[in-house]
Amino acid sequence: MSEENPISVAFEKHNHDVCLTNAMQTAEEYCHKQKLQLTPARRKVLELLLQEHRALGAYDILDLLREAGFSSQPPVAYRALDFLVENGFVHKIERLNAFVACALPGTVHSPAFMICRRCEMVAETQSSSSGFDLLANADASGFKIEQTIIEAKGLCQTCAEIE
Amino acid sequence: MSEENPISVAFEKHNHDVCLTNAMQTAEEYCHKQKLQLTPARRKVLELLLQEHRALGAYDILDLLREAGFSSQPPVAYRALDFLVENGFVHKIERLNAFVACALPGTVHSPAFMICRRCEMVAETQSSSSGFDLLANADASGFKIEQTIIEAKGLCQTCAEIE
DNA sequence: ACTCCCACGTTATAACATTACAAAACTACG
DNA sequence: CGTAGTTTTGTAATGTTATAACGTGGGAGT
Repeated sequence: MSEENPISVAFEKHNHDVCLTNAMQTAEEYCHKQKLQLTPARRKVLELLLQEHRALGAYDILDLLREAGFSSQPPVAYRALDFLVENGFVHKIERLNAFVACALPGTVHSPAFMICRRCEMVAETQSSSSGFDLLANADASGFKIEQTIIEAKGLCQTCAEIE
Repeated sequence: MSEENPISVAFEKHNHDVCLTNAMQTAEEYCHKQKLQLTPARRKVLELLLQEHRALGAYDILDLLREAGFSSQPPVAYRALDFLVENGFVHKIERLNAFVACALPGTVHSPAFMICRRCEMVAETQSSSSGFDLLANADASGFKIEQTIIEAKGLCQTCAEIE
């Protein structure tokens, strides 16, 4: 376990510009190392998601891409998103059919999400899974887990106070 | 039971007719007690899902409803599914945009699912959640969890042996 | 019978996602 | 260089999943 525990970044105050710049830089470096092409459209989609700090639907992204002068056919957004998801820069929130920038890019991790139903903020956290029932049951039945999605819906502290 | 489906009925062998009959009876009783109307369409959808023992899309269900003589406009299926999900007889598998009959109807539980990517079988298990990281982090950040979805994708034992 | 609520019928449309194919841009390497 | 092979993009069309809106009918209680 790491000393730092950067849980639920989105629900806590932080310097957003720095957060964006760092994430973009990490992505740049990672792509360079892996010889992946962080093309303009892919870069733009990642920037948009980092700026929003919440889940955006593919068509929301498409609108923003159009505003930024990109072509706005669905495949443009979905291709960029596929790339970003495959390489771990973005996660899909299945519950919302939406996408959110990864809070810990460049690291192998098994994310879990907290989704505020009021402000739609999405916070990413870790699911280390030790002592986690599902795994025990999977072992017992011979099921081989390849990927697990964990998404909690609820209210973030701010919204809970408002309601 | 009627036609096809020689593929592994679940991850474990069991008497399918009994399983269906029991589940329907539980639903009947529960609805009667709660003064809920288990109407023909709702009953049929539940039966279909119990028979299949795997996740069905709303439009798959719609096709089966048409075959059974029901109207086949989308709201027919979605309304029945909403009812069944609300009352815990059916779960939605977000990853597949599909629905599966509950393995433990009539009990309050927090399900987790194992989804075989090869045969599409869905197995339900419990997530008691004690010692589960997400909850600890949620507490720490003031997030109030209302519902959590847990879905593991992978290979069931049978399919793992085949591949 | 009247009214209220709940469920259903039906049309239309919204929201999300993919296929397919051609053209352009990069990359490797002789 | 150049050119073959791969990857990425442009674009049109289509497929899939889900909901909105509004009217009709049927049962429960008064």
